[in-house]
Amino acid sequence: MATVSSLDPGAVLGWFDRVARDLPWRDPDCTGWGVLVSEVMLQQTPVARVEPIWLDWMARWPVPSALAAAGQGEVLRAWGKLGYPRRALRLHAAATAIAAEHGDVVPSDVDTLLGLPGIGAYTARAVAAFAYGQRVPVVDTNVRRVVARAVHGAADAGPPSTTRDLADVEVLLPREPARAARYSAALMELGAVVCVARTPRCADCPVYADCAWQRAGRPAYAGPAKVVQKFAGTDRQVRGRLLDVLRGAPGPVSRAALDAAWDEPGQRDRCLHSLLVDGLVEQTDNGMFALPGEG
DNA sequence: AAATCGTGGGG
DNA sequence: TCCCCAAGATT
Repeated sequence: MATVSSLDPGAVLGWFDRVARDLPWRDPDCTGWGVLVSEVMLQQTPVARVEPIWLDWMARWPVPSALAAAGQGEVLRAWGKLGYPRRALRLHAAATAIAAEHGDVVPSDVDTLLGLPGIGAYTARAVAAFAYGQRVPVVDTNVRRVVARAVHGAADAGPPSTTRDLADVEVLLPREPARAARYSAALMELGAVVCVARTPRCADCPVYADCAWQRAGRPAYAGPAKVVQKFAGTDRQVRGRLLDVLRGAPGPVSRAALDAAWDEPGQRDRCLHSLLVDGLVEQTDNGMFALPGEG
């Protein structure tokens, strides 16, 4: 009758019931807004760094309209050093749209969510599933890796393809929506704490016996080489330095203060310009520089 | 569609 | 030390 895949829901969910981390956004009483904020913060940022900031945000801005009423600079300061600060501005813009166009309630429909700034294929489905219990595939880097190993017998996932990735997981989902949503959370947890990228803890895996990668003798990764993201010396580092100066100051700072953040003038100027273009920095009337809205 | 965009912890 | 990597989105 029921097809038993190498990622059997019974085994995965049973494991999840026992060991799931007690994260605040997993509280059954957590609102759709709380889930959305957590998902955006968790884009490329580890749980341990997100948790304290998320708690702060929920206490300060418990509904979308509350965040929408805050200034951009205030929001960027509260974002702190989570990284990729454009996410903070997009979340602020999403909150504004939700307050104005959706009655201050986070939409539950995937396509509507996809129309909000900063919400893509993963985040839209994560909100639909985790906040509203919908039966939609939720595919992040963890799920891609777990499926690559357990189902396809590969050491790691190849290049992402939204269409293929969603289809891969769709066929695994239990029929009942709430169970499907919890299954997605469990797959993510499995990838996050057991089936990790570098050194998987296979001895702790609930589907070890069924894992296609194990059965194939743990072949090495055969896909195309992954792009290594440099950081030291890149514009990303310089932009971070510049923004850090502005976050560390109570108000507008002089050009000289920003110049001290990086010694190569050409790169420094290029990065400052890009920050202005991105709306992460503004120039005041008297030639100072400030976080947006704080000049 | 490949490149870009922060930051910090751990192997 | 250095390098990998972490609940992606956007252009």
